[in-house]
Amino acid sequence: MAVAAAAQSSQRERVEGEEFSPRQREVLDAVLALMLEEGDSFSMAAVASKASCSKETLYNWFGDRDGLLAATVRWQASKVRLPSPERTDLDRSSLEARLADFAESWLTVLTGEVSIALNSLAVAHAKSAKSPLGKTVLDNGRFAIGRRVKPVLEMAREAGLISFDDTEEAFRTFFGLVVRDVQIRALLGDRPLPDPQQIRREAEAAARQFLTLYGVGE
Amino acid sequence: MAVAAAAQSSQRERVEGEEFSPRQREVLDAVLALMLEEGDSFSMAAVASKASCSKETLYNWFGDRDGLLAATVRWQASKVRLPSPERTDLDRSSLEARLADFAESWLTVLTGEVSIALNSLAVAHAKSAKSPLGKTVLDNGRFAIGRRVKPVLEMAREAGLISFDDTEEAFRTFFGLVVRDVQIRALLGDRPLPDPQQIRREAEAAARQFLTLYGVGE
DNA sequence: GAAGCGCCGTACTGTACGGTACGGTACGGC
DNA sequence: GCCGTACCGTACCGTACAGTACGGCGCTTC
Repeated sequence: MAVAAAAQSSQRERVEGEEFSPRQREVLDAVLALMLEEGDSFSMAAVASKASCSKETLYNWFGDRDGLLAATVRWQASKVRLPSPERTDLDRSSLEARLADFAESWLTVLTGEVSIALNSLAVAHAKSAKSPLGKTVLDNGRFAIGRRVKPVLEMAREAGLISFDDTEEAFRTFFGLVVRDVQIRALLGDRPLPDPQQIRREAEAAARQFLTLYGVGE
Repeated sequence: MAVAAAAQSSQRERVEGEEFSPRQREVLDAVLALMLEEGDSFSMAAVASKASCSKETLYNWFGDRDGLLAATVRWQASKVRLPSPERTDLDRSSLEARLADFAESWLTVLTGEVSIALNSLAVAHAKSAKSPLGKTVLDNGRFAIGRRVKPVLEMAREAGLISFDDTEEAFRTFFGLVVRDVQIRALLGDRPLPDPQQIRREAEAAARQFLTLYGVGE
């Protein structure tokens, strides 16, 4: 509602279809930076100071603190672009490579500081439920990757490479094989995080295991 | 330190080896109840009121709010007793049953409101790091179940039922097959949670899949 | 039965922070 | 040149809450 009002009032500087004006994005990036430093405990005053804007502007644009947080989550989500799976011919090894790439990029996102900070924040606010932060994070995380992977799984099934009844269930198993205990450990502060080589190895292992479970014939 | 002081001062009413006196446990249970209702946002005054004790006592016993939270986590951890795996002869089907039981009890714990509340709290406090809440939760969650399952895996390997090089890696895969997206969705507020039948089905599937990946011969 | 102690209840303090108000400036439209 | 608008900076308000202080009370000990 406050954001909607802003959508009218500063439309001159907004490209059609973009949710936030350039200045607003600067502010949201400042919020992101503060979140990385302090988690959930930064104040509105700190945001205003870091972004060189007034608190009044923050409240005009985003309504209240929850609105600012929600906008920040959406802004970050809009920045993450998962590779879109182009439709190609699949054989067993290209399928495995494709799945490993998904797994690798997903693990890389998961273990990024921004993702960890955002997920922590959303978890912390899931209880108060006043704002659907958790839902937004889920939509742009777990469910977004699902929307990418499932078509590949179904293509592979049509190509006779793998077999399953329920795409959702197959994807959830893939998810489990990929993520394992990485995300919960990261969220609970366990360090160090896996490095890129480790991630690559785990991603390839996950793809291989998934094909062992669901692959058809040899 | 404050807790250590309490350990002297009220040792008369404490059974040897117990960390908390009965009265302290009542207080900690009150904290747990408040956490289920309000997440992290309850006040010390609310705790004192709910537990019918004075704030001064809370501070004497637990030092500060973080100390109270840490004590609560430890208290809850001490209540959870995972079934200890007695050493028995294993064949393929009894191994699968054993793994399914582990998976079932673990999923049941994970999806419990207490576990969700505690994990949320620990995630929220992982950043501030002033108290090792995340570490405690990890030790009594992810790592505790690992300590239970790994001996079973190694027994099964000795019995020639399964094969793997690295027990830790094998367990992490088992963990992934069991938990999949359940925990992260629960923490982010996704509802409904899986019901017991659903959990049982998923647990059995996870055990079966694990044996497909690691089982030897037929 | 007096002294000491642990605890309850409550009043109090300091402060941090969410949210508001307002004066001042830059700028675009007329 | 004047007006309206959007924004900055800052001062301000109310409140909630962590942490402290203190009086009173029951219980244990000698």
